[in-house]
Amino acid sequence: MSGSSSDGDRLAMVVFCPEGAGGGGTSGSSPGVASGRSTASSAAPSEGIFDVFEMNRASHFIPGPNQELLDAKPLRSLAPMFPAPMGVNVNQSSTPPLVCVTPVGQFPTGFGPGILPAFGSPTTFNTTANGVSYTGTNANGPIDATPISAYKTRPSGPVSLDDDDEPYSGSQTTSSGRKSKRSSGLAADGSNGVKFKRPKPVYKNFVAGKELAFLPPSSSDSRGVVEAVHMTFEALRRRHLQLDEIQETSKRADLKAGAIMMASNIRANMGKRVGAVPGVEIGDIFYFRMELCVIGLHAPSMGGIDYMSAKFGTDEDSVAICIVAAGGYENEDEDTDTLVYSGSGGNSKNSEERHDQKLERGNLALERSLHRKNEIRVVRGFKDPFCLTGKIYIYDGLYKIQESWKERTKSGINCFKYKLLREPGQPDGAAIWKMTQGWLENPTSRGRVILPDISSGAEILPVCLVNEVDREKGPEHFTYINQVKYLKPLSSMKPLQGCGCQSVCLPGDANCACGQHNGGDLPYSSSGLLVCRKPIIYECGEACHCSSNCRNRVTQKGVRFHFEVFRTASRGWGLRCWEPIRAGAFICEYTGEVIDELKVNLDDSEDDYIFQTVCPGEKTLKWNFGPELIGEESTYVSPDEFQPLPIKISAKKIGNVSRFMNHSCSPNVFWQPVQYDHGDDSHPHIMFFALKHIPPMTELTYDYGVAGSESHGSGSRRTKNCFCGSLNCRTVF
DNA sequence: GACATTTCACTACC
DNA sequence: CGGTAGTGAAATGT
Repeated sequence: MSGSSSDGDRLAMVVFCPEGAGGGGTSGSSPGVASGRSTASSAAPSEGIFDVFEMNRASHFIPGPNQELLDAKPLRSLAPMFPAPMGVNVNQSSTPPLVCVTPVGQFPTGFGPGILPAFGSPTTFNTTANGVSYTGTNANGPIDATPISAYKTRPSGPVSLDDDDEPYSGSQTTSSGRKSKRSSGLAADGSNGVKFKRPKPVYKNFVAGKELAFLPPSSSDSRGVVEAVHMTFEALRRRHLQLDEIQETSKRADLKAGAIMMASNIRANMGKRVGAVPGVEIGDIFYFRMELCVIGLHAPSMGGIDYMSAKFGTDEDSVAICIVAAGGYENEDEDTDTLVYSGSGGNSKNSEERHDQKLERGNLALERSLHRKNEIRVVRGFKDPFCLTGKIYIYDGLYKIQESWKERTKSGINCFKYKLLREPGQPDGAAIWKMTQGWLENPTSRGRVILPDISSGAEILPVCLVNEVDREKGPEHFTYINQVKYLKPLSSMKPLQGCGCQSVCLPGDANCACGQHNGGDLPYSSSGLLVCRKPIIYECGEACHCSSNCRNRVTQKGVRFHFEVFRTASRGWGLRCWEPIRAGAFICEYTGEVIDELKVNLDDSEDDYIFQTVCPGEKTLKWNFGPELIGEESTYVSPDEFQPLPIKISAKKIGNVSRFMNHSCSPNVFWQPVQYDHGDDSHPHIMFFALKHIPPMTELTYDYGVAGSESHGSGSRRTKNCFCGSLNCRTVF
């Protein structure tokens, strides 16, 4: 890392040479491989391949019969219709129309007709069609799952994503495994809908104006629903944090966001279930317990053990369904397939109140699960290396309890221990985390490296080149550059106005010109996460009096991640990262040379590396959904309103890691114009930010935009076929 | 390390 | 019995 180069000569240019030092015919040696921004026409030889766009992870969710669990409606449609039938519980009654395909070999998904969840051995209970039945509100699919306890009353807001869930007082009675006719019951019982009482914060149905169309187009897209709920939570959390930071108080923005989600019923997978949760994939990462809660992975907002009452034949038992291993005790290290989990309770601050753990509630449920041999979801918590105080949670898939025992802890109390064994055949989750953490500590331990740093020192952290797929030695020749190259020198461009803040800019400071320039709020939270998408973000620059520690200087400081340019299965080269990336985190800039928009030449049509501000898909446009929920004005820009910028950047000859980012219709990255060193708003920097939390080693993709968008007068790039494999793939881009 | 806080389960009650 | 209100438990995140 060369500190000097970043200060002085910011245009660190390095010639990238795939063959390394000795390489003769570098670029010539890999003819025909377009690399990087791979397209159907160039680098993707295989059509129709279900591309592993999240490599090494399970990007394979196929909606099963539980899909209506997530059958989501635009929120508005529900509110006024109270208590109109919600819906369409298509497979409510018996046979689900879809056969669930288990993507990973034998690995049981926990839902799907006929595929009974791999609970245990037939000796414990029989696994015939009605052998295992869980009674419940969410009765769907094979696991007729309902926690007995779920029949309680719960307060509810006006909106629900989950028509499956009965948000008002449970009008249905609970008996054995009945699939409640909730919709009809509700419709019949009109009074029911108005009887509910909301909890104290009265979040009214603020969802006026634009409907909450952050929902995926298809309600059967359970992954999409989970992501939408998750992203909404994050948007709310970021906004609340931003507001709290003005007061300089910490008010638990996570809890606030969670409360709003709860009150508004914007959640996925309500109702408990044994086994996998639709739309949640192994390896998914989270930063707050509330996130687990709103997506239906783990209900208790703090408690570590989630359990429910379930039917086993004629028996009924309270079994554990999900645990969060906070990473406090255990450390049965090295082995990522086993986990020793400590029972809950007993711990108290003052030693007087400390007591032995009792075999009740969660502990009892774990004990019962040992005998029932049911699958238990495991979420592992780790210390977040980026946020010293924070934690990162990784969903690690299904486990079963192998044994349990009692143990005396250091503090002298008796504590229950449960040893869990990971079910075989599942994709890696926490194992990837462990692996990449190892690489971060010792980068040389990363195998299969073709080149340790294709930036040759231009980036602070090396960017390695790997190929675990075929024999390609590397992308075509290009020159690595970590700054965009403008047509004119910066000095000749319109300057950016600066602020007069001493030391650092503070949120809520009405005198801060930069804050005002950004619409009143500083665009980043104190941890450097982007709060909201905007047409343009103005960072502090040279004209500002504030120091380089100012929180309004984020992207100008360059990338902070260990990137890896890797060979994809079908889309040429791609980009991924060793670290987990939080939603809103800055990733990298699109560097290259700015092309004169007036001088469109034919060569450009051959250029697969041109970036243009083409209108991206809904998922990107709706990143901010959340302000509406707290009564603020929507920041949504519809595709019709979208205004492209004239800037065009080509990374064909010169560029950085972003030239390797592939397109996806279901992206995890978005671009955002940012200004800091000049004031020409038609040619801003193009910065990439994380759309959602991105687990380590997940390919980074953004939405190249709608092809042939009329908004682009001249020089629209040609249309390409898309193989992103996402459920809402537009097929072209 | 204290503190405020959340959701859910459970019980008592009407 | 059905529904409501109140309480306790758990443990997070700042």
